[in-house]
Amino acid sequence: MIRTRFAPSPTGMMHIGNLRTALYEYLIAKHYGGIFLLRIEDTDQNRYVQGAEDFIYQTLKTAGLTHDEGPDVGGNYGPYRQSERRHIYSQYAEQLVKNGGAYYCFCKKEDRDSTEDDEQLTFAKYDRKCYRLTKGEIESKIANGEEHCVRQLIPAGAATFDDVIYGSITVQNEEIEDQVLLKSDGMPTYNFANVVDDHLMGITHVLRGCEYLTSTPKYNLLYEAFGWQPPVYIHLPLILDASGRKFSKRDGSASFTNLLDMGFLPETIVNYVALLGWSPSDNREKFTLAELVGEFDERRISKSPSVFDINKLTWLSGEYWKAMDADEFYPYALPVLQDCVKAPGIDLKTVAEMVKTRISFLNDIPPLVSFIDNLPAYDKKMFEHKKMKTTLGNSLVSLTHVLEILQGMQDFSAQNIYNELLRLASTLGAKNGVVLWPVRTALSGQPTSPCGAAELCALLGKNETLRRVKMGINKLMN
RNA sequence: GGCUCGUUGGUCAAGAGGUUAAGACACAGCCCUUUCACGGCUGUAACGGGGGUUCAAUUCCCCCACGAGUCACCA
Repeated sequence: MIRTRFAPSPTGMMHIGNLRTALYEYLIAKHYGGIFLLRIEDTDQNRYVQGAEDFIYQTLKTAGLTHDEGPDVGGNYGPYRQSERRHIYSQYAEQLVKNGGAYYCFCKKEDRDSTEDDEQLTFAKYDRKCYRLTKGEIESKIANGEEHCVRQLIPAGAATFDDVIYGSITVQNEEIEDQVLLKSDGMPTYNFANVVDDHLMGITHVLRGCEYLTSTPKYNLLYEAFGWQPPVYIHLPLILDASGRKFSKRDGSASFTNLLDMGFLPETIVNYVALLGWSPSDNREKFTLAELVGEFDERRISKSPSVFDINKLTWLSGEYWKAMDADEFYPYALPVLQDCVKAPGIDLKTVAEMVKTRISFLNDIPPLVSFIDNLPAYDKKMFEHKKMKTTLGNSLVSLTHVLEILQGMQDFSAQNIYNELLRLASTLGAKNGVVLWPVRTALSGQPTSPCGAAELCALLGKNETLRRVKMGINKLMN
């Protein structure tokens, strides 16, 4: 049984890289009928952000990535919050100290910090002096209440691990510092907690960003020290911003919530993010989450980093709206329309249908329909259109006839109006555009509108239509 | 700087030792059309460089360049 885990630290925003990691973890688990669990890595008390945990639940829920186990839903491998597992880590750390795989270190954090600033170029290797302390020295220091942490003793040699995406990676152990397992505050480091928890929680596949690639050999050393079986590693290529840099966690612009606020549907974002660093075996680009579960193949994850392209997300967003039928789309559009179309008697469902193929996000709607409530002030030059063969003169002629025809019409449906307008054009011996363009212009006051002349008439209703046509005529006569 | 990883059009990407090197976004043009969209069609545009191996390399190997990641009592 495959078990994957999403293990965020509750520090605030969920950026797009985190979301993708969670998504792939979910997809792999579900593709193979396994378990996807959530573990909260709250071992850094300094970075803890109030409410961040709820935010994580909310995000996973919105994205549709339902976890089978976690702090909120329970499970057989709990607790799922690392701060509640302290006793477990110290127990394992002690075990390691006893069998010689780790030792107490009394060095102050500050000792190290002071040498760090200037020498960015030289690797300040930890000198292991605490390892050489005698048993008596250690005991008296502890008895004195001296602050200490627990470090892993990195053996000589080399550490190798296999990654599904990147293949076999080897690092010489001398590159690796004796890593801290337990901090002096008693909390485990990520490096340690991660390994212990993944083992104890039966995690079979570990997915994470490839910023962890070079530290993974350390984790394998830990698995070795405990005699545990390491998981399958799948490191994910980075996601870069438009300027080719790694998204920083503080960069809110590519956070999930930010994109939601911009008006993207969660499923659109999930769909797009799935395609950043992974591709299906065919050319398909539009996937529901369930389809992704079916299609996902971890071997098709790519090695090279990818740039987050808001452009393509925007396109995909439009595809989602277009793929909806009128009834599906209406509930999304309705709140926006109610907010920006107040004129009485307007059929909002018709308006929704009109804008559906013209938007990338819901926020695109208001400017498209603002003319319904208020005819914008427009220049009469707008009646002139080369391709439509309209001039100020023939526009006036057209509108004058149109006014008369519309006044006499009982059936004010778009279809009927359209037929009548075309008949007028033919009577005048003019191109259709010579009649239709002036009408559309007079009714919308804009060079473009989300529908044609006849639809506009029907939408606005007879009174408003006649009023606007008259205004157009007046404008053309002055 | 050491170590690790990466490099196919502007972007996402498929691909394979022999291909006219897919497809998508963006861009441009055309068609459709009652404007704009939608839709359809066409076009511009890529294997970082140098050595090998091979009958043949963009694909395998090495070197270089470039980019990125990492080198915390952060995750």
